[in-house]
Amino acid sequence: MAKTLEIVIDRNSEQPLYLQIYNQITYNISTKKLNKGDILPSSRTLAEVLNINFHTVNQAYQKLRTNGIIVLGKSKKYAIAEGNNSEKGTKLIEKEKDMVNEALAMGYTENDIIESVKRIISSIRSD
Amino acid sequence: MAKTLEIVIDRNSEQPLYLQIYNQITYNISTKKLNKGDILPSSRTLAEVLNINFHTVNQAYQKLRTNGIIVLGKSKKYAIAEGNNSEKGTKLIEKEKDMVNEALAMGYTENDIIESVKRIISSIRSD
DNA sequence: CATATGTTATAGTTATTCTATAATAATATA
DNA sequence: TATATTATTATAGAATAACTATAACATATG
Repeated sequence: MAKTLEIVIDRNSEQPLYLQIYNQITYNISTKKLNKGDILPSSRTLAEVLNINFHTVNQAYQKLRTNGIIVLGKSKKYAIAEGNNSEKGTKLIEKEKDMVNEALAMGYTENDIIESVKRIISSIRSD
Repeated sequence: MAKTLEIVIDRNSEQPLYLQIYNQITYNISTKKLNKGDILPSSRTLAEVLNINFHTVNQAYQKLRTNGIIVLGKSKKYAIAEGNNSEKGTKLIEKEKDMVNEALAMGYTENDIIESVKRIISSIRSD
C-alpha cells in the first residue's frame, strides 16, 4: 500500500487543510517520492493518520482527481495518474498570472522571476 | 486623482473580492497602467465605484501595503511604492513552490513551466 | 459473508469573508 | 477657523467556506 507518504498539516496555517494536503501530494509527486501508478492511502486511513476528518482528505483527493493528477482504479483506490494532463491547466495559468503580476508589482524584474522559478525547480529536483 | 483604475469584480468568482482587487491592482502596476507615485482612490471611493463595502477594499489595500506594493503618504493617501521590495517575498516564494509542484504533478516538464512563465511575462508586457 | 473502499447525504460547528454603522484622529481645503 | 476627506478602529451581523460527525449505500476484495 502507498509509499510512506510524508504529509504534515499545520492547523495554524492560513492555508486550508485540504489545500495543504493537495500541495504536499503534488510535492511528493514532483520529488518522485510518489510515482506513476502508486496507490494513495484511503481517505479514511489518511484522515486517521493526520487526525482530521475523512471528508477533508476527500476534498483534497477530489481536487487532485479534477486536475488529472490522480485516477480512481476499478479497485476503488486512487493512484498517481500515468498520463500527461497538460490540457487541464487553465486555472494553473491564472495562478501563474497572479503570481507574476504580484512579483512585478513587488519590484522583481522579469529576470528575477525566471531565475526564481528556475531556482525553485532545481531545489525541488534535489529533494 | 488616481489614473482611471480598471477593476472588474466578479461576484461569482471563487476568489474573494479583496483578492480580486489585490490581484488587479498588481496587474495594473505590472502593465504600467499604474506607475510609481500614482495615487490610489480612497477606499470609500473605490468601494462606491465597485459597489462593495469599503472594508473589503481596505483589506486589499492592507495586503498591498504589507507587501510593500503601496505606501501611505502623510497626505493620508495611498500611492504606488517607489522602491524595490524584493525582500518581502517569502510568501511569494511559497506560492511559487506550490505552483511549480502542481505543474510538475500535472505532467509539465521543467521547460514547460519556464516557457509558460516567460510567455505570461511577455503577454503582460504587451498589455 | 465480512471488510474496506469511494460516494452521497444530512447536520452542525467554526472560521473567513463581506456588509453595515459609528466614531476618532489627522490632513486638506474653502 | 470650519468643513470635508481621509485612514483607522471598533462592533455587530449576515453570508459563505471549511471542517467535523454520523450514517447509509454500492462495489470490490479477501
